[in-house]
Amino acid sequence: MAKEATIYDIAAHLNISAATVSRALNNKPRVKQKTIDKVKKAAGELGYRHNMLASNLRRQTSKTIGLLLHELNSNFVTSVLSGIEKVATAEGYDLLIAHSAEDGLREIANAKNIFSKRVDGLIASLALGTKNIEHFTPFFERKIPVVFFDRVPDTDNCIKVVIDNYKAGYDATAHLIQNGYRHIAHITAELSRNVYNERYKGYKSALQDHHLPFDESLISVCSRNKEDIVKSVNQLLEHRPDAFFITNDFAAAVCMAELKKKGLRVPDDIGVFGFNNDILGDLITPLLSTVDYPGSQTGEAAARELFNLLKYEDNKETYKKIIIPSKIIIRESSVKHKR
Amino acid sequence: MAKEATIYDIAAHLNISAATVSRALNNKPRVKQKTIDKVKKAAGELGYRHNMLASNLRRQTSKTIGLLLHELNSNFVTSVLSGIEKVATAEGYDLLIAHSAEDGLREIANAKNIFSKRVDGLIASLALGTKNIEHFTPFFERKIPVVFFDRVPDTDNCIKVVIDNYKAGYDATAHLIQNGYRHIAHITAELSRNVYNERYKGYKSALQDHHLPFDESLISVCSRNKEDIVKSVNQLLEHRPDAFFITNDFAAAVCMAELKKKGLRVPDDIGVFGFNNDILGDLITPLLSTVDYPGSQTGEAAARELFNLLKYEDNKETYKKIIIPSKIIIRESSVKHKR
DNA sequence: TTGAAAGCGCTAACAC
DNA sequence: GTGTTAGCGCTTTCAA
Repeated sequence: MAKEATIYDIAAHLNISAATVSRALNNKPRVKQKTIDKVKKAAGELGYRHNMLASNLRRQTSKTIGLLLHELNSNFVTSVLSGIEKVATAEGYDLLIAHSAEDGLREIANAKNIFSKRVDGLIASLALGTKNIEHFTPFFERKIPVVFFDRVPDTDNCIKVVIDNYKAGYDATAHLIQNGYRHIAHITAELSRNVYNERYKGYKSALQDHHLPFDESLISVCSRNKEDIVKSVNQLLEHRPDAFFITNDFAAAVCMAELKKKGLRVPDDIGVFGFNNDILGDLITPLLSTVDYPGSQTGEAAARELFNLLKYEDNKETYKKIIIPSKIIIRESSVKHKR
Repeated sequence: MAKEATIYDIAAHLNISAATVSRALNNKPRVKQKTIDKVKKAAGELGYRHNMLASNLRRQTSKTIGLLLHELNSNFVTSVLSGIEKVATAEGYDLLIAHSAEDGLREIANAKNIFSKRVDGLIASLALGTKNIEHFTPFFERKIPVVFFDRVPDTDNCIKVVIDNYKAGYDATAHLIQNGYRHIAHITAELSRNVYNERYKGYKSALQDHHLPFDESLISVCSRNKEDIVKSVNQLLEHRPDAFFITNDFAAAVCMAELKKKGLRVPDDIGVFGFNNDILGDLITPLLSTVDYPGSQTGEAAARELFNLLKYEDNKETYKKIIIPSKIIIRESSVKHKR
């Protein structure tokens, strides 16, 4: 097998035109069933395989949507992915997945790359390292629909799918307060990113509404690195918090392990509340209270919105914010034992 | 901005030929620096963006390598991914990521898709549901290099990057035996998949070498689904094992949670040994003993091998198996307390 | 229902 | 150092 077979080879083989072969292969109307049959048979025999590059170039569309993800190794993101896949597959679209590993420069490179591969649409969640969204302008200019989810830009002129992070932050904090915790530390990530910023605001509002002082020294902005988290926990511990509200479950688990190591008992000495509802939280001791963030539903909503835009080009300028319902999940780490 | 600018627009704008524009844009030799400068300037002004579809079609190469992954949501796979990315980026290649979600049919569809996107090479790990590797023949026939890692085919005529799963299974089991466990249950996945099959063989050999009987009723083949794992654990428990050797850390963590629920203490009543060295194992109580499986190193080795093949076409027929060193990590779940 | 012909945007061989 | 020309493999008018 020296060279890849093309539709011309099939055409020559059958003494018909390449145009007909193309039509037959693509199940276009107005081709005799008999022709379709013999073309497909010949294609099989000659080992013909569709060349998407050529096809996409010609059609000026790729039947592909790009996925720009801030990270892959997370329950949340993979469940978003599965939601998107479900919808995209049903629509006959492929996915081009790029992952930024939270790196702003990688995100820019990936955006450029996805663009030059001529995707029909884009679904994106911003990396922590991302400073602005200039790298999306090519998409906007070319009117390629973009739907953001989770980590979305602050501007209003885009389409986003999110949860109510403010409310989630508020509810988690209020729950801790109602369970007798008064001095609540908050570990989070870059406050410039919407999700963390809003959870932080929710946290502050809850304190205020319950007439508790806000203490700057109980706030720590921290990476996902284990050593960093441990360091953060220890620094905060110097200020004698009686609870931790942490914006991701992994960090919450690390925190709990560290507290345990120090002989502090969760939840009786100190409460812990996570975020995301990762599987992890259901495996550690005590079980972690957290915020449910329905990934698959988020993914489906984002994809559906994108296909809407693809189908009805006229509503391309209707920016909107879709809110996916979420709620807090109370397990063990935030409820003191009765006595 | 109605239409995308092409190199012809730049050429017309500057009164030069498209060929020169192409050369300038691609930093080819023998182009005057001045020309390069003005071309790049004009490209910027006209909002020109490279069209990979056309470029790849013409060059008959995509500077892209395909990645066929059995799953994404795993520490191991994402660290493999980061190893591959590191090497690929250094070589100036893009990645086309497809994920099968352990589904054989999805893997076949993804393979077809990746192929028709004309990747230059492929790195793959087989899904649990995969029955044969016929879907890779297009690659083999077209002499597109394929490197398998982790979940590799049983045949010898391919290139694979793995750890010594037999030894790992043996060592884990031997360790449990040396720590006083005699009745060791084994929870694993499809034994048709090399990784599980070899770990299973290692487990059996270790029992045999230590003159312990092999008991079929202590073996359970189980999915990654939490409910299934719990069911497996409970079924095995009826046969009174005093330890569990489980081929993934998540299942091991679920098992430990279930044992705890039943009032069984790990490691004193019952030992647990995992596999993969996921972060998880370091967060649960007691800390999980496991097998270190260096993902990033695996990914780097696979990618390097692939680029070797790409560069030296003549050694394309040298099938080989690259073994990445791995070792068991003893933590708490497999060592009884002294008394 | 089919064929002829043009062209998507780019690169490479060849010429100068 | 640059231009001319052809063509990668496919789809899609237009014409028959």
